[in-house]
Amino acid sequence: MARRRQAVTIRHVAADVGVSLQTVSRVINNEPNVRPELKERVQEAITRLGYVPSIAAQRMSGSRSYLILALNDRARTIADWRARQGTDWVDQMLLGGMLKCAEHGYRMIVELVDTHSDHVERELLGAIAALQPDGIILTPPHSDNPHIVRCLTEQQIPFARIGSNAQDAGMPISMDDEGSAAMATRYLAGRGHRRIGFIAGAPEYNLSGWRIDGWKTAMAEAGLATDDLLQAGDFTFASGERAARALLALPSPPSAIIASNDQMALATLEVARKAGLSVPRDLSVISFDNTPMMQFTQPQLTAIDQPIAATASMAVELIIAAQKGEALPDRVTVIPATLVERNSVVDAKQTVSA
Amino acid sequence: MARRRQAVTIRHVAADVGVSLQTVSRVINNEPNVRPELKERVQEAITRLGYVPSIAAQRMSGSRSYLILALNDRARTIADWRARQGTDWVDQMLLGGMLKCAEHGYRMIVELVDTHSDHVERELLGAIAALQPDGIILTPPHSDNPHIVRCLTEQQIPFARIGSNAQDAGMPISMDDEGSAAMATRYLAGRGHRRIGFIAGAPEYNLSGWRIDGWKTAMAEAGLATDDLLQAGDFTFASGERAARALLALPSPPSAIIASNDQMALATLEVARKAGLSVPRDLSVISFDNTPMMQFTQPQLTAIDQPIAATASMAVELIIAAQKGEALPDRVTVIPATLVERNSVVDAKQTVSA
DNA sequence: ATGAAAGCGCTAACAT
DNA sequence: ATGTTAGCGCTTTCAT
Repeated sequence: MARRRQAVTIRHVAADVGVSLQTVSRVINNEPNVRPELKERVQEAITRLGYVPSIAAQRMSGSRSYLILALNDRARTIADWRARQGTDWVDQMLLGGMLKCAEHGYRMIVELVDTHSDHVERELLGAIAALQPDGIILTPPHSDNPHIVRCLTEQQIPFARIGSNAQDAGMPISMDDEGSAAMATRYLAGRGHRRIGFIAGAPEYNLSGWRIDGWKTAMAEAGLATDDLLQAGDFTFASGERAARALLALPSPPSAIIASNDQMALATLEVARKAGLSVPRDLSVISFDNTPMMQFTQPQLTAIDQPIAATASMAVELIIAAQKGEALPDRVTVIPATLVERNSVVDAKQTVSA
Repeated sequence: MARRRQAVTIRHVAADVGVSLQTVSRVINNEPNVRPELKERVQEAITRLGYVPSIAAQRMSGSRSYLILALNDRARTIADWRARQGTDWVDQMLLGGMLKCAEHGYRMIVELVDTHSDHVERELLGAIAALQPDGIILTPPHSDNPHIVRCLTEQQIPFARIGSNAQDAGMPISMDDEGSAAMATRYLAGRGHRRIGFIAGAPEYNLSGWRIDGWKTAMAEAGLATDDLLQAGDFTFASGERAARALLALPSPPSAIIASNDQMALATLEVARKAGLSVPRDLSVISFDNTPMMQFTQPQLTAIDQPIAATASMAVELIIAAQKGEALPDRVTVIPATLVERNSVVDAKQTVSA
């Protein structure tokens, strides 16, 4: 390969305008102490020559790298990609995060890391050493991984923690899991449902617990019992099947079920169908996440939409603000989720006991 | 922000082992002229100290940047992400490309570029100047964009052209659009279909033409007429609706339709349903792309699966090989597509004219 | 087989 | 307000 050098460097621009490198550098970085007239001439030359700073060189001289790392769980991400079931978490991260990065001249790099390995830190430090990112976005379940959090804190790299409430380090951003679970529950209670089952997510995700909390809170508010209506799950279809079967086998089965993610909602649909129950006539279902396939199921599923793009965008904004030393929120940033109404919920039937 | 310096540099390693920087550099880059014994000691120190080279510094000194850019069409990619209809092109690119990159210590950066703007070159040169990537992956419709191709050729950057047959520059990789369209057509003809309609893709994509060619070839082979059976489309749902309506309004309507992508196949399903036709009983449908939602439609659609991940993986391999100066294929690399059988195709009914 | 010196493009620190 | 100097971490080129 031909050795490739920068076609146009800061030197060319400086020579063209007849000023020092430093002056050009000041213009590039929008720093003070350049006369407006000069600044304009420099900018004109930059545009005319098509000069773009090399981020490698910028990084080398101790400045920013203009790189933000989005860390995702390796196993789960790859499994989702391979399964091709329309999980669009990464896409929404790119939509929100990458576009916001572009606005500020940053790039976003997706990086996969094993949560469970004992060498998380090694992997992470390697990526940091190689890329020298200006900030890191943590996604569940990394957001509350103590090894990762400690590592980044020590490195003094600004990091956002998506789906976290922690206040100890980094910048937590929540999609209001508790609130939205409560919202779904109230919605069903408002439609007359008294027995509302809940299928939980994997316990290693803190948000699984918050969703349960939201459900319990709203059930209590409505004066409804939760006793046997909570079933464990781990976000997989299989776990959803088990949980749905258990709920429907109850002496007094629920008339509505909230599943902590789409895969488990799909499983619920399938279990209901096999049990000869019609959704929503015999069973109402609300799902969490609202991945694309929710529009294609029979019936289309009413779902809590996770605002992933908005959250990723906020994460980038916080990181860039932190980088600039701007004031940061002193507590968790909440991006509210919304309930997307489709066709999987109807009013509860009047029952004899009502 | 705290000024962040590399924690462990090549200097630390060199000092630790008691050799020159150059020797460590040789070990890192797997270059000759280091005694095995020394090499081993250096490697041990690297591991022990947790040293990872800074790609910025590597790039600065005229070596590789270990960055590969995946260029996608801005408007269409963003539209797909926003629509959330399960198009997983970018995911599959990451699955194939990014994992292959990781094997070789590279990173993949997704970059969006406007095909239609007159400043494609400016955008592209800007990204190149900023990141100094070692290679670029072009996706349709960029793969055959003459401005982009000329620009990259001048820059002497190795680039792969996904979905291209061109032999003039770069490394074309085809998913065998013509062959797979023919395969779908033969499959239907083998099931007794005589009137097989075809809905074309956007003409700005060369692959749209190849798919038409494949259909025509296979139709001719089977001795079938194509006269009024070709309808224009542009990959949108709306265009699919128009095309399907036109085909079904024919004096002698087709008993099977091949749509050049999933959205148009979905539209065909919808048009058929509204016309009171049952798929597959009254109309067989085959789709192109096989995005995730094809599993969730009613009926599930038989589709030509585009091997995007395998293609992206190959693109990365070719770029890295080119970088190393290794021998490259002298013609287009073909990654074969497959036909995924589901429930949208049945044998043609016996007709009077048969 | 190994090392020393020079420099990549840029910015921080320090002049002026 | 502007310029000068030094150096980031690494690989090249050129010694030895």
